[in-house]
Amino acid sequence: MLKVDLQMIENERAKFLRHLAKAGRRVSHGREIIFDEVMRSHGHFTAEELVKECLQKKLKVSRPTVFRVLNDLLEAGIIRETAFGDKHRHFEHVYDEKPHHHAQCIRCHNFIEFPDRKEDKIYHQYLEKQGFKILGHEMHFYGICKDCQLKEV
Amino acid sequence: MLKVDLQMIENERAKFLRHLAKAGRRVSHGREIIFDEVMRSHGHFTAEELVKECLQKKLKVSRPTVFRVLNDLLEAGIIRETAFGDKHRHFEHVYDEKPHHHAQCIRCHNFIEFPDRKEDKIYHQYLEKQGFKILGHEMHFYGICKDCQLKEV
DNA sequence: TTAGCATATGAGATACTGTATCATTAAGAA
DNA sequence: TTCTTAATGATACAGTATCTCATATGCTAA
Ligand SMILES: [Zn+2]
Ligand SMILES: [Zn+2]
Ligand SMILES: [Zn+2]
Ligand SMILES: [Zn+2]
Repeated sequence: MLKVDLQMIENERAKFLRHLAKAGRRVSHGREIIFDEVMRSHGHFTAEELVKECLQKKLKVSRPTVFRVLNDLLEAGIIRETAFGDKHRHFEHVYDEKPHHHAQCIRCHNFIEFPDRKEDKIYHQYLEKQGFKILGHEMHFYGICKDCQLKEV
Repeated sequence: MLKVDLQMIENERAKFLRHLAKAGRRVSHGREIIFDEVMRSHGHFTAEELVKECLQKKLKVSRPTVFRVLNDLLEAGIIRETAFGDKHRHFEHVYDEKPHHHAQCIRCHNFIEFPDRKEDKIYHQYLEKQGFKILGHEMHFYGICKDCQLKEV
């Protein structure tokens, strides 16, 4: 989960600028605005949420630019895309995070994170025995969070 | 994984007919065609694949009907929906299957299945301690399958 | 400062998956 | 065969993401 940490934000900004410089891209208005907005967001977010936030705040960025900068941030290793069973693109911050999985509440759609355990290795062995080269894995629990259970009738 | 098994298909067809009768629905042309097409498909499939298959074979069914019958088959317990990190609806057959997870090849998009192990329980304990009520979970590995590794340059 | 070029951007079109509407067709009972 | 009702397809639509391309902007070199 994201703690506000100005030093970290500056580190990430430096990383972003280095990436842009190396790729011969410019530090444009859109990239600065959206970088700031992403850094302000906590935990997980979707592309749509970010677009809506920018429109509400009347930031001078368009929908395609949001998606373009999200791709820049992915390339720069500042955010990571996480797959879920819906039609939205989900992202989360990379910094200061240990490998973890997600549990999502089907009512409020919030996430709980839990650390990756080496017990998953038993599956690795099984797959590797079949010649499958593992590049990654995600575990996704779904259910009802504590708060939403309390709200139940 | 699906073995062609005529007896099983007849069992599933009977189950489908029972379900339709109980719900007061008709055994229509579209339902028969799409049931057959689903039974012909092996393993996992998406709604889009099924639609394309029907169009290619010039079967007399429309896109909305494919989706409607998929919902019928879900209700009847003949197929089950599985969530993946893309924007497609994924389905698989229910019969003769034990709880399992999926590994998907990023090249050919085929699936390998592996059985669910009780080692996942360690995550259950963690989440339940936080008051999260678990309704289900999926584990999704991605990587490169044996065949695609052999095809590499 | 200015000119010139390459990149970034936004408006709008487009792709793609999935649903909703509704007039028409067809299943199944009598 | 007739009648009632469910099923269907054509079409429009919703929602997310991407593409196109003319224009705007940042950057570099005079
Ligand atoms: Zn909740
Ligand atoms: Zn996370
Ligand atoms: Zn493969
Ligand atoms: Zn499966």
